[in-house]
Amino acid sequence: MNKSLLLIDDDTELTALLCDYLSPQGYQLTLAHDGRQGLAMATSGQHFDVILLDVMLPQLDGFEVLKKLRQTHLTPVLMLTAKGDDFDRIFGLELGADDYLPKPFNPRELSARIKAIVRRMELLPATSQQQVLQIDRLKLDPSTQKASLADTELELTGTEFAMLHLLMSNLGKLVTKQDFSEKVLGRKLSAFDRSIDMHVSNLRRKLAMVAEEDRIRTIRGAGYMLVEIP
Amino acid sequence: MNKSLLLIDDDTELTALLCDYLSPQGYQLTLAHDGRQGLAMATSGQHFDVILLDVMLPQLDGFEVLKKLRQTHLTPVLMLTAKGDDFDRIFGLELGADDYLPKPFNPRELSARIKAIVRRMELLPATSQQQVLQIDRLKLDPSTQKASLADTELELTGTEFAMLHLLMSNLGKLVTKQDFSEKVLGRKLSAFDRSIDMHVSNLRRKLAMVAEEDRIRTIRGAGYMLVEIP
DNA sequence: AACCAATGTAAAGCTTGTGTAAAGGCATGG
DNA sequence: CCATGCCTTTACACAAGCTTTACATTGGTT
Repeated sequence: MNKSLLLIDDDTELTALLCDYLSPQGYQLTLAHDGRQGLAMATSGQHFDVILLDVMLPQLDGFEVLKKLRQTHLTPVLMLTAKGDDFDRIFGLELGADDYLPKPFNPRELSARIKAIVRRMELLPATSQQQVLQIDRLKLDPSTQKASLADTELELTGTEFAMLHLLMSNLGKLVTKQDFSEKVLGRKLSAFDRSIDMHVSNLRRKLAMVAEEDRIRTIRGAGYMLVEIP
Repeated sequence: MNKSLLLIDDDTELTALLCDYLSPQGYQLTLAHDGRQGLAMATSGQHFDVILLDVMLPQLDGFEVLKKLRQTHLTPVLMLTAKGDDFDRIFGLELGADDYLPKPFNPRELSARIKAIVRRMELLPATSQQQVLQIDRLKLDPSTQKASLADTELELTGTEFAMLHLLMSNLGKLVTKQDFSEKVLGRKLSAFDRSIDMHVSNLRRKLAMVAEEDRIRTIRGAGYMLVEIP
């Protein structure tokens, strides 16, 4: 486990309490005591699994932090709102918060909600994360848009790169043509559209120029799947 | 948009209110007024984007419904709990609820939470929204499009896979030929169509190559049924 | 027991999905 | 305005697998 949390709250009593409660459960907490500092931490490049964000904050309130954060990051946010304030909660959810918890809260409930968020995030494919992927000798780095096989760089077009990315982040899983169309080409798959097939064909050719085995398996009537060592 | 919701709640006043509120927003509501009925609807094969589930229910309480549902389905569930009952909320989340909302609630908040759940589900690849089915030594995983019996992988065609899927998700229940035709082949069953029989025959042959017993029982004049250990 | 209708299944026929080359389209940048 | 690179469409060959046909078998009914 060992998840990292960013707690943005100016109530030092509460933050201390949560440190005591969450640390023994294997969470690594980082603290920020005002909105500006919290936003800076959240966007610093350091990875957080969940951000706990108070609404009432000095410098920059929780909504502002959330709004700015969502312009660049998809990190899940659990908002801590004043009790019973419907408007705050609705507003937060509409801004893209993943959950909220009215204060004062039961720490066990906080823990359960963090777990629920983490569980959901783990179901997401790595595509929505920006990490370097490696499968045997096949490497792909989203930050530099470069992919290589057996230390030979592959000359991929943007679309081919995105398709390989999607395949790699779903290793051993079926990626449907619908998924390709929607996530890579950004449109609904229409009948008789052969684009996906063409991109896969090109991708296969480029991979074959470097190594023998075809790791892209066709699932007839459904889509494609990347497999380890055929 | 046009999302389908299943609302399981015995408070007819509330359900009427929610119908009035949610229908104009493009939601298609289906109602169930007790737990047993709700569970039956949820597992009937009809698709729901989100299930709204009250905790206090006649026949079968919300937790029981959730627990049973989660044995076969991953449909997102938003639980409606009595206000302030921490324990209920924590328990629900741990059973696999996606969210909860304490009663009484602001309909706008309900709407915001439904939207949040739908938004999250849409980030998931289509295939991972289904769950692995296992019956004794027979396993089926929609995300990898793989089925195995006694750890031996079965080489099924797409149609055979879909038929086995339908049989497994209706363990011990009759699956009519009409169901097969409509849900797997996507057409009305016409007289003298022997396709279903052929697919079942092929499926049986492939299963028999691995294990002896025939778990697919023929219900003469009606259809087929998968049974546990014959 | 005889009959009929439904089912099991092998084999043939046919539809549909896929692989890929080649041409067309559509931007971007000299 | 052409050159270039990339995405899409078109076309056709091929293979997978779905459906049909035909006949054997089973189960229920009279």
